[in-house]
Amino acid sequence: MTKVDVTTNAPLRRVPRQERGERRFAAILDATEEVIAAVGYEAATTNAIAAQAHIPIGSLYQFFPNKEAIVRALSDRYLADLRVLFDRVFTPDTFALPVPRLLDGVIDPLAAFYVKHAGFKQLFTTSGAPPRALPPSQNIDREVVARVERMLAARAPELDAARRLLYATVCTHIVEALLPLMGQDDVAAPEAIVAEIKHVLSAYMEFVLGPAEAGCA
Amino acid sequence: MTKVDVTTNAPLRRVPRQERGERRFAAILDATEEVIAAVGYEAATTNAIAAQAHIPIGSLYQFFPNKEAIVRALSDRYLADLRVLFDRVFTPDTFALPVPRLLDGVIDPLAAFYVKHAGFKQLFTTSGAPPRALPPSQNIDREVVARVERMLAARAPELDAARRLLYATVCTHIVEALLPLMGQDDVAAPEAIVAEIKHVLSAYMEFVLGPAEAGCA
Amino acid sequence: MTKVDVTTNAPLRRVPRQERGERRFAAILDATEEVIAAVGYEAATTNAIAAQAHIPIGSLYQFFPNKEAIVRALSDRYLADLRVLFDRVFTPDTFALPVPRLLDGVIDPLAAFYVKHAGFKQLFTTSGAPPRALPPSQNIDREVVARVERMLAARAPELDAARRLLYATVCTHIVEALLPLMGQDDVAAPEAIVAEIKHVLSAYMEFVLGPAEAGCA
Amino acid sequence: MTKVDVTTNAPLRRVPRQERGERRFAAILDATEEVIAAVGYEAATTNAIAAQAHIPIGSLYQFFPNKEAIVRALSDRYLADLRVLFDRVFTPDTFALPVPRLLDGVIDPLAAFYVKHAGFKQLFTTSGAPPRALPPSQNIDREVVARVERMLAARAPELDAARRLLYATVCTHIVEALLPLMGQDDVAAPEAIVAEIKHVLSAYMEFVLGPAEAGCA
DNA sequence: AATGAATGAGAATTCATTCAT
DNA sequence: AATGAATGAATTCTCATTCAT
Repeated sequence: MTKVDVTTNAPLRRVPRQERGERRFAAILDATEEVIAAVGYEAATTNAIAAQAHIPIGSLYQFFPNKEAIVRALSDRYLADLRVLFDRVFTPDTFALPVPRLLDGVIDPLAAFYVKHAGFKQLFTTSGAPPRALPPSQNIDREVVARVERMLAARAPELDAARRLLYATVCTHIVEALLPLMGQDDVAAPEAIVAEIKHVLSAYMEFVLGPAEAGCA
Repeated sequence: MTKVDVTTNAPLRRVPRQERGERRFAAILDATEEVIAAVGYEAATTNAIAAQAHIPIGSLYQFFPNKEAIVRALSDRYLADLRVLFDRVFTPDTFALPVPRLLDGVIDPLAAFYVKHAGFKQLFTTSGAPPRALPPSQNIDREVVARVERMLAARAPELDAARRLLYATVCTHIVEALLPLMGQDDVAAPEAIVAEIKHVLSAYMEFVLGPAEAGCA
Repeated sequence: MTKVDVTTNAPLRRVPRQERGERRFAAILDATEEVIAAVGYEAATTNAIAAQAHIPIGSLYQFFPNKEAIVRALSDRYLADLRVLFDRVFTPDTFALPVPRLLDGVIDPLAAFYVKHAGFKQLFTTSGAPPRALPPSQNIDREVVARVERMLAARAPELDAARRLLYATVCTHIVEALLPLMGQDDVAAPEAIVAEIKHVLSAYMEFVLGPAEAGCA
Repeated sequence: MTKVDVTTNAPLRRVPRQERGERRFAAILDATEEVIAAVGYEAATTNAIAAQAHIPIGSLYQFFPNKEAIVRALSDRYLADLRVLFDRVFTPDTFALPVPRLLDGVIDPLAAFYVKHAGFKQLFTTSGAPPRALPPSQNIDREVVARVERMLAARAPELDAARRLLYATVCTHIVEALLPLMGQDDVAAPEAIVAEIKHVLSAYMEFVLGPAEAGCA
């Protein structure tokens, strides 16, 4: 809550080259994930993160200029992981699959990723999140949206860019909104949630691509 | 010899009866709405709320025992407004309408409400919100889900309770997730967003209720 | 905690003449007694006192300029009550009684008074009480000391004033210190405490007055 | 994957190991002693304590989680000091001494301790203290009572536990109540007070132990 | 005179960030 | 480079007292 220092705005202070630096860097992000998952972004203190990472607070600030940068870095790591995931899932081959198969290929690993990474849900959200506090999530959304756009471009070349963006954004937000239901077992079992996400997207894709192309027949 | 009261845990400290009190009470909620919309729940300070409402901080605490109570009261006001809205929209008559007409009747006023109330999006969200911080929003979701459940019960009596809950929850979360897109004009015009919400729900309803009942033909 | 107003330092703002005023005045002191007994002097808020007295806070401040004055008035009332008690107990006749009888006559009604008035113990104490906060108790002590001095003067005229003051003060503080034990039932039953107070004073009086005069034989 | 720690309720936040920390820790307790002696427990603000200790408020809270803990620590320090004092004074040898000698050995160092430690009187008191506010003092009383009990057990083995507790408590409260008189020089010189404490206890012991055992002859 | 809503200084406590060692 | 004690602005909430009605 102290005044923000304007001189240090680089996202990262030091790019870790040594092996120990690498390990510490990752440890900080792991710790951030856990702390954020446990108490939320605002309540996550840098001291708690450092403690969780078993490193001194001073060292933490040798890697990151401030709290926001830490979260941004975590966000970036999620992004990188997601890219790998998508690179495996969104190939020219999969683009040609019938929609239900495509959805299986995308949603299942995404749900697994979501479940595995406790802090992900806190960051993979645009909805009602504090607008000033953490802008980083945007990136993740954007990346996902971009991938979906590319998929749509492959399957429906006649779609203009504006509609592609709209459809892709809608799909992404739907997934974002429904994945958290997996945690609330008063609604349904996780598998049922995953199935329902596919149902929604499948139905929506049928509308977007037309019945034939959607391959439901 | 009456017992000395030490425990004052009521949600409200003073129920405003005079006209001025009434106005102040509303002013506090209006201010809360604006501040929360601007900086989010956690970063919204009680002093900022008081300043925004043009009242001294002490007066604020004459109405509310603590910050959480303020937000809960705002949440309750949203809830009351929403109930009025739903009572007008969800009648036995509208239940019988074809799905697209029903969606027009529900989504349009909801979108208008959403646009009008800046703080609504911060509270109408379960997604990735901080787990410890603010429970109050839950109510709003619950209320909406309950209404949708009732609608489903009317249209598809053969549906068991579990599926009804699941479907209603999914619909609610979809709307929650897509309404915020109205604010991001880099994606699409607000009307296009509203239209798309209806498309998604329409398609999903067709899946849920079956093509005939969905009335798309 | 607001700045102290220097213009209003009269102990009482209005001497109540009307009947209702009398009643309210007493009600405030009764309420003060209860609140102080329940939460202590510092934690006793003027609003709590007014509420307990069933009068508006504004009216309370029509009688008393500030919180301290209220407590002082309560202290004065105790003092007046004690004077009545002592006037009945300390007569030329009782002065002549053997010490044990004299002690019965004094300590028993004092203990009864102590038990009856919940707030008394908070005020009848010099020991470790907050020195700045409430000076009022002094008066009570002083009064008691003065009575005991007079008694000593009657029984041991040869005692010089300084020793009289010392002995009387010691006796008073002993009683002050032991009366609170009546409330702690982990030590002994109230009657046992009262008996022990008499034992201590009796033994001390024998030392002070000499065995013969103390009348233990 | 270690659990995130949220509960930190230890009495101390950081046990000072470095010499400087040690000094600061002591400085805080010294400051607390002075502030409490000046204004009492309730009116003693943490900021005043920090100022008195010439340290920033944040540093104070690095050692102690809250105000109560500070006072408890001070109380503990008194307790530790008192234990040393008693260990020196209450030995099998002293237990065998005639009462007046025993009292010299106990009361003199206790009075010196009392005079030296300004805040002691605020904490070494059960009397009429605020019931909710500060429990910590209890310990000190208890410790003293326990020591006196042990002494009584040694001198009068035939005494049952209940009476031992009663007598010891009475003695302790008498000393507690009379030591503060040393500060009020309108009553008597400090030495005279100390002498009078011994007189009272001596007389009481004669009653408790019987004339022979009390060793007054 | 009576009322009770209004006021704001002040209290306890936190935590992002720095910097002396 | 590494450490972790140090810092103090900022936050939430209280309550004695006033004063407009």
